[in-house]
Amino acid sequence: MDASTQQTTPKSTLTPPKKVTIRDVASLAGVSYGTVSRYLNGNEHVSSAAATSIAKAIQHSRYVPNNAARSLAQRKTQVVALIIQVEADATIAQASVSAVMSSANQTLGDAGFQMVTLIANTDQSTSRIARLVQSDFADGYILFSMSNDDSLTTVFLHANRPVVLSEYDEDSELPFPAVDFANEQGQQAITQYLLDRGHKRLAYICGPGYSPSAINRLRGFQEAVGTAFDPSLLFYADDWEISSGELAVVEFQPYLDSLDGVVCANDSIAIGVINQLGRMGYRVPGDIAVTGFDDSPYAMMSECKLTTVRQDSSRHGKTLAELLLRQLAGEAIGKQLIQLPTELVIRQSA
Amino acid sequence: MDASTQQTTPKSTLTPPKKVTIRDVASLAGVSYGTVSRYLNGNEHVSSAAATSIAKAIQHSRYVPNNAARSLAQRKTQVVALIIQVEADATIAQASVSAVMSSANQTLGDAGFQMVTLIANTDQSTSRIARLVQSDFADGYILFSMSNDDSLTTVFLHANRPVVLSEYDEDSELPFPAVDFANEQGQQAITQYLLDRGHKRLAYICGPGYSPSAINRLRGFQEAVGTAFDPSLLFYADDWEISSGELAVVEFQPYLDSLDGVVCANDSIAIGVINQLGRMGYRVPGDIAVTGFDDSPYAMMSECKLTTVRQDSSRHGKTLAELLLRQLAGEAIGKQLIQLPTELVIRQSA
DNA sequence: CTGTTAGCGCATTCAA
DNA sequence: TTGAATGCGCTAACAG
Repeated sequence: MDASTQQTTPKSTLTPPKKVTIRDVASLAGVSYGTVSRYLNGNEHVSSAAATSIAKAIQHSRYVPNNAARSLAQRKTQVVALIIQVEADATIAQASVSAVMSSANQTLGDAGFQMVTLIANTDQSTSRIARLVQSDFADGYILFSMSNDDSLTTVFLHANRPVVLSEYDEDSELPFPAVDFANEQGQQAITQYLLDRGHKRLAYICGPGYSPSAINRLRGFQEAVGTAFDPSLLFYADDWEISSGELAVVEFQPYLDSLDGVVCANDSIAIGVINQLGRMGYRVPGDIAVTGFDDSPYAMMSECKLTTVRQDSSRHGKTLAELLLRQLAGEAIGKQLIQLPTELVIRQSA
Repeated sequence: MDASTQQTTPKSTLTPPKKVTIRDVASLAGVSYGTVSRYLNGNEHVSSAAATSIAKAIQHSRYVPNNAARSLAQRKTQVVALIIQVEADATIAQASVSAVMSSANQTLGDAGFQMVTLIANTDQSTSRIARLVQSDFADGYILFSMSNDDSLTTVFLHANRPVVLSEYDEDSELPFPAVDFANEQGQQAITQYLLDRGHKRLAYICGPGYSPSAINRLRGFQEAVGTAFDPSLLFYADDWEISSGELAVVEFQPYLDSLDGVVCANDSIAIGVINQLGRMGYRVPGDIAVTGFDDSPYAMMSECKLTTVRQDSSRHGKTLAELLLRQLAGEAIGKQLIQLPTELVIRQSA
């Protein structure tokens, strides 16, 4: 439209043109840059005359405060990092992860914080993140499915910044609050459902041992079956994926004829179990009932819709964010658990 | 071990204890802080004597350079932002997204950059991110599935920072390079496959119109069917989700009996189509063949395994990262396309 | 209400 | 090789 559109001088990407600073705005507005700073930060001691001329100057000069400088001066970044620890890439793709990302982002954004998510999946990325944390990269941290013995967790002990955990581990020494689902009760409830329907001999496929959720769910299963618990019908998966379910069924092969139910630590594993069971000639739920956990999109997608335990991941993310915000606001919150409910969802697989 | 371990003064989370700075290290090491800075930045003009004493001092004091200060001084952040634009939360959960996140993170990390991912899904988050970009939040940006007419994209025009796009739009005016799959060829190939197998009357379900990939795939379909293209058998979905596939089939109801194939813009839509077709009494592929696109995990999960087009999302992420790194290294790269191959995967649905 | 001043923690000249 | 000085862009405390 106007001549200023000509700024399309594509030079080198390396030499950014002189950025407009707070002083430019000040001189343009005819005030000192201290006043501009006050205006920017909502300080009330700014005359409306100054305010309007500053506003005009800002608009005219396309001024935007520099992030690093602001962070340095006030020693806070207005950034919250969501750190997600993944073994397999597939983990990030879980619906629960994206729901948490999205809802936490929403809640934090409303409060004026920018959420950034970092992936910790290798030694290198982990140590890079550790260094970032120590260099005050963010004002607070949400640790998603972080194993407690991780080298990263110890960093937060010294970081002196608010932290919230997405999983609750009774045995953990970490002094941080957690928001977690009623994994134990959920797993117990669905197991009890199977027992009530007459299933007697149940196998359990546990999630990876480093996961508190996996442990808590196993606990729920054990409570439900009580003394009938048979260690030879317990399989520890290495991850939460479909292939682990398939593998588990192969392991259970000698016992398969005597089984009438397989309780799985999550939906993906359950899908794998159903698939493999099918290949080996067993029918679900006719021969063997199978249950999942999570009520992920997968639950509706298998040939046999999953009977599973639902958890509200959006609420998880929102609650995590809120808990962090409270700390960011100055509230001191130590190790404690906010427990979110789970709900039995009965479909076809059991 | 020593008395300094007593720093466990848990006070308030708001008053971080005096951080150890470069000066502390300097005085501890008995040199000036300029020397410490040089040491830190790998400057060769540091005597080995100074170096060792500085190293010791750093270790002893647990010193970690402050991020904001460093960024301010050298005017770069060593951060790359992956900005993903999502309509629905489910979009983040796509395997392709997580694969890109992970592989780009890996590649950038190896090069010394920290990748952070930002979610742009609301007006508010979008404008917050826009402000960040203008405030030099990151050194470079990967724009994932960003619509071209978005208010955000214009921000990058003025940002003067390297940008890469995850989708190629011929008509776009954006001067940024893109890495994209051979969407057009892929869709054409799978359509041709249907035609070769004797399917004559094909419907097409297009992805959302704001997506260049959706447009490119549609184009591939049209090329394959040529003059046989029937606009009444074209459905524009609002998103990439299962429900859109179901909806499309309902829309096609009057024509269903005359159809013998439905080509879908992605796997999720195809799943929805298969589901809905089943409910309405049609058999896949017996009555109507259905094809997907992406070869996502879903492709293997439906009752009828999907015949689809595979794309390597890890490679996508890696290539995006590499392209950005080249720019970060000073290379000037304008609007251009790096095209990644796609591959026909034949299973059961067609 | 506003201008001035002094840092925030670090990189980078310039001398020495 | 190293110390000292200056500045990155902004906030905040202090006068006025």
